[in-house]
Amino acid sequence: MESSSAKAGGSTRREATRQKLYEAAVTLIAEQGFSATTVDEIAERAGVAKGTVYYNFASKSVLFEELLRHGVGLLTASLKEAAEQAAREGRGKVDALDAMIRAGLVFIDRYPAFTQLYVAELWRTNRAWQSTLMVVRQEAVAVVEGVLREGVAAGEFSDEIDVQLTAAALVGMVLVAALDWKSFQPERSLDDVHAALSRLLQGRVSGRV
Amino acid sequence: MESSSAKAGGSTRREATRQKLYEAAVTLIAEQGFSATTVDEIAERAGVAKGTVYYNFASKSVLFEELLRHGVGLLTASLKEAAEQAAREGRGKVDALDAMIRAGLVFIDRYPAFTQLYVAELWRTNRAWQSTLMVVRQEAVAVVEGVLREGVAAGEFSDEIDVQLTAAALVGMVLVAALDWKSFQPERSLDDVHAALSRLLQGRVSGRV
DNA sequence: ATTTTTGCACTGACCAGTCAGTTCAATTAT
DNA sequence: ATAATTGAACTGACTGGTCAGTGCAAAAAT
Repeated sequence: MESSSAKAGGSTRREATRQKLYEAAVTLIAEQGFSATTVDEIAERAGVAKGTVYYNFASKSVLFEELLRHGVGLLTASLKEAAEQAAREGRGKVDALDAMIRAGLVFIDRYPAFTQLYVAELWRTNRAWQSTLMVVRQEAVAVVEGVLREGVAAGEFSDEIDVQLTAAALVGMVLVAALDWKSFQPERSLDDVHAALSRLLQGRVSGRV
Repeated sequence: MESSSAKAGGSTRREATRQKLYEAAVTLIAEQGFSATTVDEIAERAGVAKGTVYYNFASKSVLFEELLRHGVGLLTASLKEAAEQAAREGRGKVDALDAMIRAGLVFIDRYPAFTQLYVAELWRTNRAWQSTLMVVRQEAVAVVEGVLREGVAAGEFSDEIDVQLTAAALVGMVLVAALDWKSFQPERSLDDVHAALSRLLQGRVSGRV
């Protein structure tokens, strides 16, 4: 517990309540979807009165939007960190991509529900939080695109590659493989999954043994 | 006596109505999600009365389930066809995978809404159609796994690869790249996207020019 | 003293599913 | 032909229930 009663922004108690609400909302919405999840359910799972939800968030969809921002913020930070550490250690861009794949897997391993929910909402249109989602997606994909571009500039990647499409494909590879891992063979280790994806990234699939 | 009129695969009128309902439902649910889409909306977009929906389908979720089965059936058939044609022409397994990637892209190009909806629902839990979804997913992924296994047996792929994880990753690669293509840069040609994915599949990303 | 949370009753909009009645298209009788 | 009949297909107003969001006085925490 943090005893320091810092006044910077909000009280600790309020922050704790919001956190509880995030955690309750994320699993429920991942399981059932946004519309099928009721505010009463969220409050109950968080162990909080319904009124408290509305004391802390303007509406159900605002709660959800802030949840999205919160989660993608964590992911982006983690990807950046992985890329920077690889750079700091003077390793190549392939290693940087590999480190980001691992960071992605670690994130999904820790927050599977959030990932699930994010994927389910990402390509929807006509939803209230559409624009939030776009912004936040771009932040994450941009990190991958950045590493690819640097790799091309450094001559480490072919300059024939399409940065945007390749970044999207890499993200998809990790996302879907990880969700399948969690959903259908959760007994596998993170290292197994990472090894399979590394091999694919480095073209060691079609390569003869 | 129940079958009075000519019955070559169901009455034409009824079949046409169901088709209209599928088409209306698929776009609405892709845009908004299952729970946020009302039966009234579906009926209105299909140009049909609400009662007709219930005359043709037992419930909203049955309509959705049959829609899922219908769509994944098309996809699976198309993937199989691509793999078989490559085999018939005596090409290798890498070519077969490449042909399946293209078949996947063609499918998504033709039915983007269905794909969107499928991805959004696939990893949910606790939903009525969960089991349908699992079965149907397995059918599609199994086609990819089959080709990978044959490739390993033929010595064309490394026997170190993890068939299940690699298949999931390949599917994810195509799925996410294609959805991004449709959502964020729809002006690109199918060939562009196919080329980018081919390159990734064949490990020509990190390879120097 | 002030902020935050609780508990709970209430409202108004919305929506899945129903059902009694109507239309359509084909078959049979005149 | 054409009128009558039949069953399948379709219609849309209605019902019963659900749920987001409100209001507020009292209690608890800081």
